[in-house]
Amino acid sequence: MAYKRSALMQERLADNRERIVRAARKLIGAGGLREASINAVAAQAGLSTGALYRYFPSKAELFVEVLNDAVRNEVAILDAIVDGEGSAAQRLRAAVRSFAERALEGPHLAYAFIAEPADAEVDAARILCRQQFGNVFKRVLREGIARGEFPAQALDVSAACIVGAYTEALVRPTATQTRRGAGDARLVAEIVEFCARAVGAPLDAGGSGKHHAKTQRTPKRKTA
Amino acid sequence: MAYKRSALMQERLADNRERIVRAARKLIGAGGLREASINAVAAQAGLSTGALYRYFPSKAELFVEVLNDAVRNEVAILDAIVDGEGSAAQRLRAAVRSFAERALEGPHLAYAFIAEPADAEVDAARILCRQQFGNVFKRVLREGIARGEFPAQALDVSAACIVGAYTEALVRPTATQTRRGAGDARLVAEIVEFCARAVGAPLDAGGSGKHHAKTQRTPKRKTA
Amino acid sequence: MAYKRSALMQERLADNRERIVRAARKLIGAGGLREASINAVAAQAGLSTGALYRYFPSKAELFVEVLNDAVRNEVAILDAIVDGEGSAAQRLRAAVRSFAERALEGPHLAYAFIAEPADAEVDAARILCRQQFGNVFKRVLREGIARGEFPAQALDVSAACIVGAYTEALVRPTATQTRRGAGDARLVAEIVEFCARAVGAPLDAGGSGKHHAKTQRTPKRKTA
Amino acid sequence: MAYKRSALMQERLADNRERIVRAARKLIGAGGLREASINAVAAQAGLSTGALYRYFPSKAELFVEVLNDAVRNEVAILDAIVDGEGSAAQRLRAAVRSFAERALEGPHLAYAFIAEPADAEVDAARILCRQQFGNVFKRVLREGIARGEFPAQALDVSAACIVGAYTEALVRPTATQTRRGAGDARLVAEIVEFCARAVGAPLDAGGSGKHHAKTQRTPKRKTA
DNA sequence: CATGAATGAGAATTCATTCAT
DNA sequence: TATGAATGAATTCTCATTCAT
Repeated sequence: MAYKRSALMQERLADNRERIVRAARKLIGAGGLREASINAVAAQAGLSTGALYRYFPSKAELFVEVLNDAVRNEVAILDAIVDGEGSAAQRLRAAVRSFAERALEGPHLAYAFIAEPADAEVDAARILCRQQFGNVFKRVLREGIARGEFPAQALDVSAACIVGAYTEALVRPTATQTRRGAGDARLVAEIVEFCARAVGAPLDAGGSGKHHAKTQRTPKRKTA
Repeated sequence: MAYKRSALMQERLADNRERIVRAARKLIGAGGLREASINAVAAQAGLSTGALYRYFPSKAELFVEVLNDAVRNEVAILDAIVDGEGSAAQRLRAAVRSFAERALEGPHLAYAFIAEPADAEVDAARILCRQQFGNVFKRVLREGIARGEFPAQALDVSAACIVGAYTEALVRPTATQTRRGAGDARLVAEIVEFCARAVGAPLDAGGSGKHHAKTQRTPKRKTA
Repeated sequence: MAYKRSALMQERLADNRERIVRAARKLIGAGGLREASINAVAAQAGLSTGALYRYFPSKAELFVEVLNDAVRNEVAILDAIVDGEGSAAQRLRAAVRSFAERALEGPHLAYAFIAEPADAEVDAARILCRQQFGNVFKRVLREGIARGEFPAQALDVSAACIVGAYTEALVRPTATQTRRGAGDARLVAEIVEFCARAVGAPLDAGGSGKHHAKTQRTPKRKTA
Repeated sequence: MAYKRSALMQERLADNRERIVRAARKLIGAGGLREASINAVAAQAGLSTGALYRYFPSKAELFVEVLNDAVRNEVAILDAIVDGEGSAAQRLRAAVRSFAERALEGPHLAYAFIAEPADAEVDAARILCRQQFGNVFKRVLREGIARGEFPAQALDVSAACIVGAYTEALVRPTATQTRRGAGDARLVAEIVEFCARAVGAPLDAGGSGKHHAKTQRTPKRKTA
């Protein structure tokens, strides 16, 4: 209290936490959880290993935060889409499209969080995160069924299948090739239609949710 | 020192290789990749660690073989179904059902091969294996589209989506609960229908491919 | 930059030093040396870690001071007893009793200073401190021998043995149980008699030094 | 089974365990528990750190073994003395003498095991060990009291005090000086008499248990 | 050829001490 | 001068791989 903590320092501190998370995200994105040792993360963040432990009590908790962070972001975007206007089918399509497009931008990260467990603790968090994704889809499915847009179906199974479907479709090419390109648009469109058909949505009359997609699509992550 | 390599010895060698793979599969099935250390695998196989390295140059290569083995097995079963009789839709349903049912029986093995951390080499193999699964579905999709049973769609995307869909739907509950039970039948049925709808298959008139499922379903793995 | 070093500041400095020592003592008493990290001590003292290093050049030196402090306190009490009135035997008994009683009240502190791991520097201080205790007993022994109350014996050996005897007798139960209780009075009495016999004191006729014990016993430490 | 394990190899294995224990004992003896890091012990034993874990599951368990080893040795010797012939007083004197003499030979080791805890697990073992020493003295005390040689007294307290007394008397000089010398005989004799008086033993008529001491005294540790 | 003991490079985590602000 | 964030060496333990026997 005697000495004022300079604004610069305050910033540095908040910064460091963010830097660590970002460093972890970057490393995980680049090489999977395997490459993200505490030492590597600290180095990438420009800190010592000890410093890292000032911000996170354990590697597992850091990873859980990275995961939750990424998911919170995604879920917020999906929520906005799903709670928006239009038919359930339109919103479902827009949600799938939106998620798929962003996943294509951060390939390895998506992969790591979907298919590359580490610790029991992190694993548990991952399960929860996927359920969060699932919940978004459950909402729009429930509504669509109530409105008569979709046939009756098990919400949880369909929701999980949707998450799995685009996950797999995106992860596979992603894992091999690194360059993003022309095929992406088609890929996304096909995934969207797959999911739409899967839930029994009527054929898309006029552009697969472009209306919503236009406003919501692909916000950049605040931090790279 | 000059051992004749008798037929018996040749057999012994082939035997050992098989024992190692089996041992690895058993350990992975029981406790995931984490439980399958080289020492544990060797012990389970009744061999020394050194001997194991006579058959496999590295842990990664052993795991790749275990993976390929399991997949070859699955793919053979799926092939038989897909190349069998009935409409494309029936065969697609039967294939999904068959795979899902078997995955539910050996949860940890499925989980390990889908979602557990491993080194890059094993990961790469994983991708290839999933492509193999995808290829099976591509065949039946192509046929169905040609026959006019399914609408036009990107084969590779749909195939990947199918693999991803049931993978996710199966892995998630598997990761949490260990006991198989009453819900399984419903789960499988829902996954099957999700996939059927997704590819635009006509509604199942009369029992979701029971015909084929009856003859093909759930062959036990030859070895435990 | 040019601060007058006011009397108030001087006091503040002395104060801080004392606060640090007290904080360390409290933490050690509560949880042993292991709980008394530099950060914890600083926090407990309401100072920054950096500030702590203004008063003590190292952890070891701080602990040595804590140790010396505690011992100085004890030795003062023992001195008063030993230099008091009554036969040498009475005073010896009273001293042993007094020490034992206080040790039972602050078990962890006693234990820490007797038996916890520390670096070489602290260890060395420990030895010196025990010698200080020993010196008190040497004085009363010397006097008792001169008066013919005790038989001839090696002063230093007997003194050390006394310190060791009650140390051991006290530390052992302390390490296992935490609650102080009914057995304590008996324990103390037995230790007193053991030491009395050991130095060849005549049988206690009438109450094992209660006279002195009454006036001297168990002054509270000034600070908690 | 196919390949016979050479006698030489067998020996090496048994040897290694012993070498590790010896290495730990040596390091502890030389510099206390502080100096006995896993790496240091392994190096001293001429092994890698990994090898050490083939023989001991943890550092704590290694230390407990070193401790138990040393104590088992001591207790066996004390048992033989205490269960030998002669008056209880003679045997008590002989036991104290025997222990004290051996402790003077391995100063730091004794110190480490008496006054230098490390781990909760090791600590617990130490308490038990001291109780084992105590038990030996309890036996001879009980017998002496029954025979009317010693006055009534609390066995456990007296036993603990004896252990503490010679411990302290031996440890202190030991911690400071390293050279053993002329004073040792006197030191031991004084400790013996202190303990004898302490339990109320009659004056030693003729040489402080030389009879027994002559036959039992100071067997060398089998391994250095 | 088989054995399995030994290797040794990491991995996560802790904490006394320092030093920019 | 006080602060407390940052340092980084040290610790215990793991396990894929090797190699003397």
